[in-house]
Amino acid sequence: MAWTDERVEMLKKLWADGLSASQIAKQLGGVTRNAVIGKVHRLGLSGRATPSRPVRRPTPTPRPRPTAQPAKPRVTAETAPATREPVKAPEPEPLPNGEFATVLTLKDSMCKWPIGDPATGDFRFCGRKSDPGNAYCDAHAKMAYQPQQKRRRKTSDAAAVLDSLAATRRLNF
DNA sequence: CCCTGATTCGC
DNA sequence: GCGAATCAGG
Repeated sequence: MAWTDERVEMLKKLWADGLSASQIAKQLGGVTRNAVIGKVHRLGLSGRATPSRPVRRPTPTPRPRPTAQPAKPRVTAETAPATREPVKAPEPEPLPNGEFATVLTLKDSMCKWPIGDPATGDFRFCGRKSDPGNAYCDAHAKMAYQPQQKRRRKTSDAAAVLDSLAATRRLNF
């Protein structure tokens, strides 16, 4: 899509109206917000009433191009290793409020601990809140990443299923 | 993770 | 001139 006079005019108007680049891009169609921003800069009408924050950037920040770049690993020592304290595994406690998450309702921030047998069709997930970056809720994360040293002599059927699945998971991953 | 604008630079 | 990739933030 080319920047016809009409489209440029529209861009100017929308930009003056305070619409964001992505909104303008959506309205114009055929262009991305990057294209809009690029055009805005080229037209010299950048920085209107700086929305939000001045967003200053003193450091030009060298941007390595994929072309002819060996792609060096940028690992900083700042990356916190995160404390890895071995914590005692609590009880499984798979039921949050009676409801389980299905594959359809499972969100990113939900515990993905499998519950039930996929073969029987009643396969669900724990679904409790999981911390960002964690696939499981606290309780299940501890079970998944730490072999349970002790197990009750008589485990319930539900616990047995969980244990079985946990063991399978450990073997496969 | 959604969003914002800013910048660089291969095309 | 164009805009994807990437950045620094909110």
